[in-house]
Amino acid sequence: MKEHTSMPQYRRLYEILRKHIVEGVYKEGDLLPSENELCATYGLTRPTVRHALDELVKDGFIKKQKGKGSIVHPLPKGIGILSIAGTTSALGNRDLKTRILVKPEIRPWDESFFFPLPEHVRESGCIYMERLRLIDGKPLFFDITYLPNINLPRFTSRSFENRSLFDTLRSNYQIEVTGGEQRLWAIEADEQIAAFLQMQPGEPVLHLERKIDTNRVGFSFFSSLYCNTSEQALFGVF
Amino acid sequence: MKEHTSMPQYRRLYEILRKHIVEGVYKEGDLLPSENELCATYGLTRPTVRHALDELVKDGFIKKQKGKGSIVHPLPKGIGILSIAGTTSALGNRDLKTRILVKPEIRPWDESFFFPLPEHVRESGCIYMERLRLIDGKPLFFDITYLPNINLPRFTSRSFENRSLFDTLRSNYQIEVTGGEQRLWAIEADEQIAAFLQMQPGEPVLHLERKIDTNRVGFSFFSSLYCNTSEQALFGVF
DNA sequence: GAGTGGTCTAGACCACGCA
DNA sequence: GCGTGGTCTAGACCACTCT
Repeated sequence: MKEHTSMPQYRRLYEILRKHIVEGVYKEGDLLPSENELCATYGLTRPTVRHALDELVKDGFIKKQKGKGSIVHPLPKGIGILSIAGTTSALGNRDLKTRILVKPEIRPWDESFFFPLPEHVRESGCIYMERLRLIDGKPLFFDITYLPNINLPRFTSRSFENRSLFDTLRSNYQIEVTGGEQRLWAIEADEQIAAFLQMQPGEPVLHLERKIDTNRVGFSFFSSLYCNTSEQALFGVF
Repeated sequence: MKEHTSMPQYRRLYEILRKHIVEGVYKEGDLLPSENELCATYGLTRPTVRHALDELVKDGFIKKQKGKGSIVHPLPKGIGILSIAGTTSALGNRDLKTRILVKPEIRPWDESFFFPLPEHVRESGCIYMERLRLIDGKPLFFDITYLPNINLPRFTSRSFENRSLFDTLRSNYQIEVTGGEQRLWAIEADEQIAAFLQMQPGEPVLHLERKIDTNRVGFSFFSSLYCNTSEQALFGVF
């Protein structure tokens, strides 16, 4: 996967450092090079370097300590789904598999969709897909994605088995995720969810509804997610 | 409550704007003054103003749009507990009450505490308290707080009925919350939790364990929280 | 005292929205 | 074309940690 040359410099540095952390070049508890060293190494000024480090803090990879340095965080033991980075990148090196239950298809939006929709989005219909995510062979969460059917040529014929949705959007459509909001509930699994997640109906599952904003104005997409937290916790930083 | 004059300027501006939003000076969908206007009004430069706005984005009060401006977010309908701002400030103007179930008391740390503790923290013992939070008279979540018993004179004799923990730490001990991490599960309510939250045992509740870091190095505190999400969702931005 | 991150200034150029 | 936020430079001073 090729990076865009138009990627901002702070983002480029973020990706480099993140990769080094995930691959173990810097280990838990290590200090990253100081901000001034990073400036010199990559030919950037301090605000730019600091911007990159702030993103790493936000996504939970490091913490900073005045007078000391930037300290590498332990890789989370749970699923880092609460931050912006997307599901795939939040897992470190673990074995995440995706099974497509419903391939992307165009259908009308649900009448009572869980987020309010602008009229032009509602009219153009919805790209719908269902995916099951497995870690180490065990089903962990079930994800329904809803995208506005606007300017996404050939989207329904793409494969998502081995590719994250966020990457596909970035590489093929220059759509970057910039933020979003989410709501969480603890609910009882119904028959269908229980079957997907290999649980008993009535057992508690975590339900997440998210609206995900992008750099394309007016283009947000949505995800409804059911997670079996009996073995893996969800994880987040703040 | 008096603000410290030592508060950074970006933080001062953040508090001013946040207050205006929560009090309705700027309403949902309104544009904040542009960054350049804010610079002029408050005598700051753009990076400082941008820092303040970035914090508002992080805490879900505004979103920014290139070429347009900073747009005020709807005040969340759920409980904004997933961000750093602390429970109290995340609720807007709603009627949040706190009932102290166990007043702060010093006891040893649990042998199998949910986060690893440095030895000197473990030795000095733990300040323990239990609180029940009610919204509009209904119990919403039950919160156990664990603080290291280090340099917190007279802490156990303070009252927390009408005062947030974060404010107390800041005003009386100059301790600022800088970040933290959290884990989430959906679990079945046990007898005690169900009684506190006025639910049936076995109903799903959301369980949150958090480690909260501060500007005092080595000083983190902890919270274990059970939330009834049957009527109110938890809410967060990313 | 030397080095670190935290805050802040004073500019610059760009891409995007809106009219 | 103008104003907006997004990115970036090149400095400065401070508080803190470590030795």
